[in-house]
Amino acid sequence: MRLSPAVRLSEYFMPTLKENPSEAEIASHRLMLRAGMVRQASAGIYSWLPMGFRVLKKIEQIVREEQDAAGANEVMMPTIQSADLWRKSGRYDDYGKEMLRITDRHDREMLYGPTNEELITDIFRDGARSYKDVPQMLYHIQWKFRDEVRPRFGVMRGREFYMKDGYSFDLTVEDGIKSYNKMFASYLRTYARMGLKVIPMRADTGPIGGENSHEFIILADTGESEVFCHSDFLGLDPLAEKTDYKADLQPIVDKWTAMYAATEEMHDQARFESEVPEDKRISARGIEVGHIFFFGDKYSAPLGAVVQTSDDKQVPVQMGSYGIGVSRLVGAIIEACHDENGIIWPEAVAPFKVGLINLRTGDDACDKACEDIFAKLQVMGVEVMYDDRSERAGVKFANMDLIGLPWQLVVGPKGLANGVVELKNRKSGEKQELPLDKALELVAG
RNA sequence: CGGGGUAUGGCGCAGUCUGGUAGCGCACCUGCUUUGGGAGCAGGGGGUCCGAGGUUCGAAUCCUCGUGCCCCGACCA
Repeated sequence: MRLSPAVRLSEYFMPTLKENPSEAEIASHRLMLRAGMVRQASAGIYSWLPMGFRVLKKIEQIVREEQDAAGANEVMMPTIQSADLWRKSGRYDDYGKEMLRITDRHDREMLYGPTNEELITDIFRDGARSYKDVPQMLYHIQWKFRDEVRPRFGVMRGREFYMKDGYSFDLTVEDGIKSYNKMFASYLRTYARMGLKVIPMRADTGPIGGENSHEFIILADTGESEVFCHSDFLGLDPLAEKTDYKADLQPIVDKWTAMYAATEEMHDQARFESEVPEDKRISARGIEVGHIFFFGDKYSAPLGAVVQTSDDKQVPVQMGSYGIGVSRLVGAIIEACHDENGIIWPEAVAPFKVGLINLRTGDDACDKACEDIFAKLQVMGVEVMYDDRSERAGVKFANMDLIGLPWQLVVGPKGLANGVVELKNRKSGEKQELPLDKALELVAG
C-alpha cells in the first residue's frame, strides 16, 4: 500500500484538540485523541483518522517486511469464523465471554476471531500432506476482537485490535525450535526498526510448560506491568549485523536470553540480585508488544494436521505461534516517545518526515518559497506535511509539536529576507537557521 | 465480574443541594485590527441538558427504572 507522499494541512483531515478529553488517562491515549489520530467509536473500539492510519500502516509494513525476510508467507484469513472449528479444538467452550459470538440468518453459530490457531491449522491441514511440505511459516495481519471486560488505555488495550499473527509448522520439535528462533530474531529486528528498545522476557507458558515462550517488552514509564532486567540490554543493537535466516540462529537467541529479564509474574528477586550487579539492575515499567510461543501439537493433533514422514508414518506437525500487536504498538511507541508538548515520532513510523510551516500564509514571498520547498521535498522523496493554513504562528508551532513530526521546516518573512529558513529537530529541540539548500540536505539525510 | 465515579453545544466545565424554561472558556462563522510560540475588539450560529416513566401549574434540577462512558481491582496482545 502506497501512502500519499505529501499533504497540505488546509486539505487534510486532522481534527486536533487543544484540551485533554476527560476520558483519556494515559499519555498515548490523550495524545492520539488530541493529535486527531483516532476517535473512539465505542468502548475499546476506534476509528482511525488519516494520520493515525498512516502510522498504523507504517508499523504494519515494517512488520510485513521483517516477516517476509524471515521466510514467512503472508495470507489473509477472515475476521468471522465458524464455531465448528473451535469445537474441534475444544476452545469454543473454554474461551468464555471474551469471544464475541454471532448467529447468522440460518442460525449458524459464528464468531469474530479473537485469534487464528484453529483456522490456520485447518488451512495447513488442507494444503499439506508430506514432510516435504514443511517447514512452513504463515502469517496474516488482521483485525481481531476480544470482548475485554474492561477495555482501557485507548488503542493499547482495545477490544478490537490489529494484529500480526504468524504460525510455524515443522516435522520435529528440533525443527520447530529453529522456526521459533527465526521469529525470535526477526522480532528483535522489527522493533529495532521502529526505534524501540525491546527486551525479550521469559513468559509464563501456563499449563503447556516448556522454555519456548517469550514476551517482547519495551520500557515506558506508563507501562502496564513491572519488569526487571539487566541494563546491558539497552546497549544491544539487533540491526548492527545482518541476520542470516539460513544460518543457525541459536547464538542470537542465546545472546538475548543470557541476561536476566523478567516480568512481575516470572520475577525471582534472589536470582535477580545474584545474577545482576547492583548498578546494572533495572526495575521499570514495561509494555508487552509481542509474544512468541512454541506449543507443539496442541492444535495439530485434535485438528488432524498431520504430514506423512519418509518412512510412511502420519505425524502431527509441531507448531508455534507468533503475535505482534500492531495497533497496540501505535500507543506503545507514543508511551515511549513523547514529552509535555506532544508526540515525538521515531522517523521510521512518523506519519510524515517533515512539517513545513508557512509562518505567513498570504505573503507572496513566503507562499512562493513554501510551494517551492513543498515541490522539492516531493521530488527528493521526503514525506511532507505542509501547514498552509492561515493560522497564527503560535498555533502552527504548537500543532506541529503536538503531532510530533521529526523535522519542522519553518519559513517566515524575516528569515527569507536573510536568505535562511529555520530547521527544528522535534526530538532534541535543536533549532538552526540555515540556507534552504543546507536545510533540505539535512532533512534528506 | 466486584468496587467507585460521571453523563449539560465539537472539547473542557458551571448550573442540580434550595424546581421557574440553559450559561462560561476554547473551538466554529462574519468584519476590522493584528501577525516568529495556542492574538484583540465587535457581531453571530449551534444544545431532544443520556433515555424512558413518574411527581408538579412548571423538571437539567426531585423520584423510579434503564443505558453509555471513565477510574481502581481481577483478567489479557
